[in-house]
Amino acid sequence: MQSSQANCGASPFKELDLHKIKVSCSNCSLSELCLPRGMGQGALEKLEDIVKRSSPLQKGEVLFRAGDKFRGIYAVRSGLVKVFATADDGEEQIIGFFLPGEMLGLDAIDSQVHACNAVALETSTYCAVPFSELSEVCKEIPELQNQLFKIMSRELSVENQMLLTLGKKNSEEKVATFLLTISSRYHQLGFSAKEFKLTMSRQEIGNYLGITFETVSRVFGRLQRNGIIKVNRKAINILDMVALKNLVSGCDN
Amino acid sequence: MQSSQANCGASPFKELDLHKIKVSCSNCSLSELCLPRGMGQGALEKLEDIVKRSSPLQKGEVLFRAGDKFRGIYAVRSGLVKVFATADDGEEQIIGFFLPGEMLGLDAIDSQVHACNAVALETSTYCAVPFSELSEVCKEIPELQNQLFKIMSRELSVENQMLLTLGKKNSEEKVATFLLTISSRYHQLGFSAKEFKLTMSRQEIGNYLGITFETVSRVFGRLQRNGIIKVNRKAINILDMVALKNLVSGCDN
DNA sequence: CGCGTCGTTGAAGCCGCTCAATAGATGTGG
DNA sequence: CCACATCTATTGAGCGGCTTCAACGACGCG
Repeated sequence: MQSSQANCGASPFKELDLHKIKVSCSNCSLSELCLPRGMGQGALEKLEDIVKRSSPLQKGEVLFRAGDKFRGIYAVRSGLVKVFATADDGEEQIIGFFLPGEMLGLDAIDSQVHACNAVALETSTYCAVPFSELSEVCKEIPELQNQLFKIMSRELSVENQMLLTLGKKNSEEKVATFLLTISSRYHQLGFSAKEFKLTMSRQEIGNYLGITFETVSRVFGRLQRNGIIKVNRKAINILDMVALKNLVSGCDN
Repeated sequence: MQSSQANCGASPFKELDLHKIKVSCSNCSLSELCLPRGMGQGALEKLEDIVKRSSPLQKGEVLFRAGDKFRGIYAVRSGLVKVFATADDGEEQIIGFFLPGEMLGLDAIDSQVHACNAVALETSTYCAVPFSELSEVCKEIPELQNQLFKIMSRELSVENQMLLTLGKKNSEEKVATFLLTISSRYHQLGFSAKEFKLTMSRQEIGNYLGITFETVSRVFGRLQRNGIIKVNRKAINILDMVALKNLVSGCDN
């Protein structure tokens, strides 16, 4: 666990952080994936007024903790963030890994308290959007309101898929599904769909998929022996995309 | 499977249904759980103008199917609705059971196509809210917009909990968690938290929890032998609520 | 270089699955 | 009202996939 060094002093909601330089959603390469999608220039400027950009987070630093008061939602700008719940016994269950352009913290809008923790898995930056202000701007800008509905809706779809994966698939199908999902999301960001680096550890992959890290390791080994992927520590190379997709029987997309 | 008889002719989005009698959210006993929560009288009337009430659905009849174009979201008024995804092999994965006051279909807002099926498990009624119109009304009524954000957020929280349950718990903990969740939701509706009827079959409970129906049956038997619950077919009686809660180690609420 | 972390691999055990038989509940038609 | 068919639930026996426990190897960092 990296919780010892992890301090939440970086939260741009609390101390007014230094980055008062105007956030520019307009120039952001992620604008078509993120909150600004589908908004006109005038609307964008109102959004930019309330969005706060974070200073870089180091590996292990937290965006928010379970129990923290909900202040707003977050968009990953760069890096990788994991979100996890902590059970009574202290064990964690990873809810998701968040790549650039993806939003987190949405589940706390209702309760106004974060039930999960968010931690950077590598050096990362993010934008923070105070929810009370966002809610106000949504009243003025219908496109923004609709985009937020869509983002939450998509997150629900993703979790539905994950319920299917956890409930119906065996370890091999789980790992294959995981690789395909990561591949597709990297691809959407303009990276290679076949070669990428898994920042998260085997432990974290297994935790996310509801299996042990030994099993993850064994499945990786088997897939490699079958010529479907090539694994070198964190580096993954998908050699036979078709075969990988065929492994995933229970996926309906 | 009940798919043979199940026909979707009842959809109040398609044929203008007979129920042109004004929907009265104001008088609805569920208004404090449902969409109207926190809205003033004037706002309520605008909402009532667009909500359509369904005629009763019989057991096995569908609200919507995977592949259907998304028209709007649904609120259960009475009865019980199950939502499930269908995998390639035809096997279903139940995503959730929806009680009165709970909303479904939210995951299709983004894609505009339903990825899941919704079927009544007993005689049920519901309200349908065309989304394009709802979205318009949200612009005028900020409380409604916020309530919709909250409802989607709560759904995300529920699914996060479910990910934890599926990923970390053994069969006994899963069943105990399931009973406690159902109990709590019935209680919130004004029913007994200790005695209730499980409308869904063992098969469906198992499917939802990622275990077989035989295992569900065995766990029920074990809990009964331990004096924690009393089971008589579909009727459940929680004899020792504290013991039941103690079984659920990994739940953080 | 030595230490700690992470990943791989092996061996044994267990939880939940599969297969199967039975009983109870429900529905139907004569 | 009963005989029969069907579906659901319960219970048992054996098996298998994943976990657990353990040892070892590979990096990376001081």
